[in-house]
Amino acid sequence: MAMTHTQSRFNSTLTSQCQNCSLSALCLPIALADEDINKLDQIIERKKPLKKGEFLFRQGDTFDSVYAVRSGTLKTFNITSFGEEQITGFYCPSELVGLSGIDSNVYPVSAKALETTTVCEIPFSHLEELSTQIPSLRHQLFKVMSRKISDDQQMMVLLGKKNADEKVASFLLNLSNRFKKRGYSASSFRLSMSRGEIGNYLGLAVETVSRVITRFQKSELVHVDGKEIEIVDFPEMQKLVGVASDCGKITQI
Amino acid sequence: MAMTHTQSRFNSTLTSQCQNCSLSALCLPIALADEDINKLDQIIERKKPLKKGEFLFRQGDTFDSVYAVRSGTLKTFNITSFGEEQITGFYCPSELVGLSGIDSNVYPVSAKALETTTVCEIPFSHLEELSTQIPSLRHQLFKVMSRKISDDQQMMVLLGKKNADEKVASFLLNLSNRFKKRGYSASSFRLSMSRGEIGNYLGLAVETVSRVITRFQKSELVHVDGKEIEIVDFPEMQKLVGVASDCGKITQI
DNA sequence: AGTAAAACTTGATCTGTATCAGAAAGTGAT
DNA sequence: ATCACTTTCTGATACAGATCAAGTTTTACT
Repeated sequence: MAMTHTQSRFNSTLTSQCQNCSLSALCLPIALADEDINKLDQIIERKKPLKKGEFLFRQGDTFDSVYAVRSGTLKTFNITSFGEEQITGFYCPSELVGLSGIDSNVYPVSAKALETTTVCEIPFSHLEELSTQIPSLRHQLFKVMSRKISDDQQMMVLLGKKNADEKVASFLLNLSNRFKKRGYSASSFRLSMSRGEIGNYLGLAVETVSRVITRFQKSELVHVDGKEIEIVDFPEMQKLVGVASDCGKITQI
Repeated sequence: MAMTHTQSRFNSTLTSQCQNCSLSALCLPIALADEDINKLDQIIERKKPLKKGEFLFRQGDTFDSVYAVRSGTLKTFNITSFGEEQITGFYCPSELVGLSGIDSNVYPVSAKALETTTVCEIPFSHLEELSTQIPSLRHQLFKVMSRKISDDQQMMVLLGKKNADEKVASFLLNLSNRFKKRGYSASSFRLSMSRGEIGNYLGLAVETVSRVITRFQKSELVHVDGKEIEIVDFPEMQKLVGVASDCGKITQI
């Protein structure tokens, strides 16, 4: 039956291992010895896929795990004092979500799937315990958190100092870099988030995002077809952003 | 001789210990057993004071230590692609500077003293090593980094969604909270940064900061005298910011 | 496939904040 | 104390991007 078939596909996902995971070179297992990867593997739970719009966790939920995205995309967001949503990040495969919950034992943001998304759940207490036994894992964790801090600071620069063109160009190049790092095309990809979500994230109105993208299209910087985007003129885009010093280092705008 | 005298004062500072430090309840030693505090104490170097304008480290320097501020204030900033400074944070006593350097082994920002400032240097490799032996220290470190991540995300909300009044009010209440936590007055304090630096940090022009503060003064929200500031009408200020949901949790805007 | 809702685009107008300009008040060095 | 320099304040003007208003396309559900 179809049901059973689907179920079995899920199971195969659920039983997959860090060793076989194509993301292991980017995710936590970096530089772990085989036996260490095994230990890590044992504490990780593969969860069944989230459908578009489903929550991974909600602002205020008790924190107990961080999650590595396996496929799909997530956004994290805050609900501000007057009920508006403020997106604080988008998460691609191999990226870790939920680190901001460690401090207060409560997630300070909500995480929601932008498309069908699978994640590996990593119970934090186990991860912490394991990091005692595996120094390189501990170091890796510190690095991931440190990276997040410097990325967020780059984002603060973007929000505080850049104009609409620069914001959108930075955003697109940043996505491009992240795709490239995962072995996908750096020039052609699909935006899993809406124009509205891009605007929300960048501190711009939807209309502005739309206009900027149209303008980029007209000046042959990019080709756009709905959510499909192709970056045509990298040099010019990089010039807009302020080139090397910025976009190279940012993993996540 | 004056020289000798000064020198000896420095020495007394340099030999002070975590146990006697009034900041230990806020800094890393939180919840450490006495013997553990001793271990931590041994890896920490008290440095001689930085004068106003001196650098603690520069963007691009090799990372090897994080620093706890003992007295005074620091700012961290980036130099953007076209040479302008973008301030990414202000650091008060007990706060940890330099965590963003762990990832790349290079500080991605510069840190400069806003006034005479003393810091404790904590060589990171030692700290990491020590965190293996002391689980509560390791946990504390994760918490500090996690807190920084969620604080930075609040800052992103501020930069992306708030208007000038809300930004300045958030900034002042945030400082107020940080002073309060350290046992100083929550209502009266001295701004160690210039209007220009506040504006830079908040994504506003100097003139706007000045105007907003003047307006706050006229509507009796605050009393200002140069760098001295007194928050008079907390409820109204909190209303501006969006009250509870925001300012309570933010340690560092 | 058909329809309702959501997302996107484009144009016209409005507005908050930047920018420009100059005066006033502080600050530091000689 | 004086001078040069920096910071702060205040006013006038300009403009990037928000908001408002439609129209069009895409998406999702039955």
